[in-house]
Amino acid sequence: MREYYSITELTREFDISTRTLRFYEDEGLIQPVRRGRTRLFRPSDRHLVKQIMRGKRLGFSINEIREIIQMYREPPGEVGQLKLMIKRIEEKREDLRQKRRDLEETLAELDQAEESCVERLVELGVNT
Amino acid sequence: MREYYSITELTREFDISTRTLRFYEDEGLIQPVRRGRTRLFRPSDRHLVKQIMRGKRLGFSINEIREIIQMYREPPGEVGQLKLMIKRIEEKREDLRQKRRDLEETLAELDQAEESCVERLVELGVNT
DNA sequence: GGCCGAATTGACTTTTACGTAAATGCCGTG
DNA sequence: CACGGCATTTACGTAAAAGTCAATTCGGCC
Repeated sequence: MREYYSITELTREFDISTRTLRFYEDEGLIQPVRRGRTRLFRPSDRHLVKQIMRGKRLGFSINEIREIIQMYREPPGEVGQLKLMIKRIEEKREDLRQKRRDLEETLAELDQAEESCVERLVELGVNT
Repeated sequence: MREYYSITELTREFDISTRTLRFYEDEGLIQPVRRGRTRLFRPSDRHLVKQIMRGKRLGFSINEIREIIQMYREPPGEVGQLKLMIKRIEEKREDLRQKRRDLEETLAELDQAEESCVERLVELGVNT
């Protein structure tokens, strides 16, 4: 495991701009350490970026991603907080399950659409 | 199957504003018929709205949703167009499969997070 | 015919998630 | 040490997706 990644290494790996990484830092999603003014990204920062990109692909907003990331952190020490967190996690999971239903339905409809296209090609006598 | 839905019926059903429905009409996603100036939404319009909301929950942009909706329509008559459409459909499916992987990974991490919370509760001697 | 609530239109505003440009800093190399 | 190249900061810009507001206008009912 490498100790540090430069900002451009991460921009290349995740195909995002330096502006985006700085933006995520401003938003408090990542906190790379500094050598002088230069940002040094640790493996944990890199993993966070991976989680952010996943959240983005799933259509979560920055705020939602922030919430999710907080759920991955060390659980709090106080009972009330813990119970609240468990509730939040359950809500997010329900959200994701809804997305999964949406996803399966959309996939099914796309399957249908493709089938129609293929049929139409067969009608037109195209050798598939 | 009802013949027509009013704009407010749909806003209630899908929990969106009239402004949003008009916006989707401006964007060409739906084309409700008119009686005078009043919009009448057919079941097919309603189904389109359902598909739009699904796309939104999955994080697709209006343009992407527009593309997906076009895939559900009658397949084109020309071979080149048909092959292009099949290619597009396959691309969207790949996109959705990526989303599914993201989704499963996120769900798994949330499961882990919840487990940590529960363990912590047990440590604190809370009767679950 | 008059009235009221629902619907429409158009213009303006807001939020999110960065993009872009300008000015400047730091650092290894020839 | 001058230079190229990557980094940083600050500030303003912008596209997408609606929200909000004001002015108007139907359409149904008494």
